[in-house]
Amino acid sequence: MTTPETTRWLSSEEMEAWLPLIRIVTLLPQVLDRQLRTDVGITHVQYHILTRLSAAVDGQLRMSELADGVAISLSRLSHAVSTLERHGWVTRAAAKDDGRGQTAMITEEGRQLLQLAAPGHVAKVRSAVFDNLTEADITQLADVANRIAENLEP
Amino acid sequence: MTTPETTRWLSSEEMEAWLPLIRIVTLLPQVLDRQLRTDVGITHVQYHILTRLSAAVDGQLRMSELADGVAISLSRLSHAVSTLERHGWVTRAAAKDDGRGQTAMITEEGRQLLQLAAPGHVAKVRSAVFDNLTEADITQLADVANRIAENLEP
DNA sequence: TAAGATTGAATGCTCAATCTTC
DNA sequence: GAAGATTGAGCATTCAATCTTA
Repeated sequence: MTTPETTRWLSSEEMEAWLPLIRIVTLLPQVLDRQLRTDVGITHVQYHILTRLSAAVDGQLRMSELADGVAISLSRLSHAVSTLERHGWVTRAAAKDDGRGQTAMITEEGRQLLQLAAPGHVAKVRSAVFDNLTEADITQLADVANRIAENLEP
Repeated sequence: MTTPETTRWLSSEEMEAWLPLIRIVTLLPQVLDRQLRTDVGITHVQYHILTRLSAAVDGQLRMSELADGVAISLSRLSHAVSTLERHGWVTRAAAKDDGRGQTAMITEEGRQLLQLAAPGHVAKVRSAVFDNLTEADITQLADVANRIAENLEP
């Protein structure tokens, strides 16, 4: 805990950005999780894991790369992959080159689940976020969101 | 599950906004929770609850208003307030006007916790988000984040 | 000793059920 | 019956400990 003697509080301009941002950060997972849960029974993080795998060569990635891609801890990923594995959507195997490594691979059933889930998910992403934005807004968003995301480390 | 015959997938421009946005939405809670947890032992949602209460008249709010302000379900709020209450940072009381209502009120200890927590929290908010943004970025962010947040419902 | 990954316990969140008052 | 709020069960996430290989 590094406590400076005098804190530079957020300005009103910063607050006007911060308040809606935490609102988004709180609400968006609820909205995405709920849609995916009720429709196909997975969380958004699990959906994200499956999409990363489906886009990878041979449908497989090292656990640590996958964790980086989805921006979650290895522990969280390991638990999530266990759940996906239990449902038959993912399999695990030892990595070829590194004896310590594990790779997660999406199964055919996993790809089918993704096909089933994708339309409803995209529809929700549109209605929750993009439908209310102009093209200019989207460019602005890409711009500033990328700048924040780059700087953000776990 | 409303599945249209033909899905309008995200364009590459939309993807360029969406990917960093989910990265932020995934990482920011981890970053904020970790700082507050290790420094003062509360989550960011609990911190947010306390700040809302501290800013309210008499330091108190109806549970349902508080839930709206923090953008979480009543159930989640009720559990969180129970935890805060157990630590002596919040008390509950029956609402005056409505026999069904409950009000949560921040205690003196709760205000002290907030004073203790605030500098470290603001420092983290700065280093994680604002330090890497120009004034123009912040205006853009406020603009587009407000537009998204307005449209976003649980 | 460090890196990759997993595990179990503790805590937080969601969902459905419930209770009380309107 | 609906609105405000709480509760408990089940699942998700964090943290620290552990194991294996580099």
